[in-house]
Amino acid sequence: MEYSIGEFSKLTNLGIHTLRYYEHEHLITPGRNSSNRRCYTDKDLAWIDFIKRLKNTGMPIKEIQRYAELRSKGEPTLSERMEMLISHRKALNEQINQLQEHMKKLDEKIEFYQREIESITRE
Amino acid sequence: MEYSIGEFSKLTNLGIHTLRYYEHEHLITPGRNSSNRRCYTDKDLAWIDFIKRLKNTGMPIKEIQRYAELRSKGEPTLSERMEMLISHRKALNEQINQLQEHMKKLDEKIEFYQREIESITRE
DNA sequence: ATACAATGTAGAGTAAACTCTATGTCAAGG
DNA sequence: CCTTGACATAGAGTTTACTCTACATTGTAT
Repeated sequence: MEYSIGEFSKLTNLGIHTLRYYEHEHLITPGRNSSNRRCYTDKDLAWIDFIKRLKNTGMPIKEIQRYAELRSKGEPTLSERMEMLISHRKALNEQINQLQEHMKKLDEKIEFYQREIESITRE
Repeated sequence: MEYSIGEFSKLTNLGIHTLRYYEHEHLITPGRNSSNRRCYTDKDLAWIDFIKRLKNTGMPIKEIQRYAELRSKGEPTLSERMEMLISHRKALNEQINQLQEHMKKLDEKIEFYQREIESITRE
């Protein structure tokens, strides 16, 4: 299947402007039809989903750019890409642990508030 | 104990400029000495630590501002502050779950890469 | 043929959260 | 006394990631 930028925008939940911006930043390079309109494929869809995953886990555009560049060079860059993912995985793991620590402290604070409020309403 | 902005900057790992910016945004309001220099206390230190926690868990400055405003009004705002924290807790929980989902997918991708590389080097 | 909606490009504008610069004050050491 | 270093304010500049505007083309329905 092929999609116009409007269709692709709906499929990905990314604005048309954002899609053009991503192309400008070389994250994605859809084909063009005879009248120069962008033609996105299902492969592009899978790729955008992956980009979104990287973004949602805190990878900056610059780094995704680097990954996309390696990807466009194909097989010879497989191991380098894997290293990027492994290092990102590590960062993500640390991020999750930190957040869980924060969650714990937040829970303590909430409990503290609960006691405070109880002791005040009891007056 | 009281601290100058320089000392406080080292204690908190926040730049002097950042501390002044936070003050400008009403996140923190240290006292001043006779010559108008900022005097941070241990209470300010605990408060900044909490601000950092909120920030690290994705709360925007505007919302921390709101929390700080309630905090400055004291006891009557306790329950409203607690509600903010509870709602933030919920968002944080969702964030962590999402990240764990992303982590899973990332692991799958890494495994895929490993297989690819193995099958190529075996040639 | 014509209107209009979707698309194209180039470049300007925005929002968040800092970060830095210019300029001035002040207390303490040489 | 004078310089120096930390601090003060006001406001400009930076970075990231969009988001929007202006204007030109093109495909489709009337």
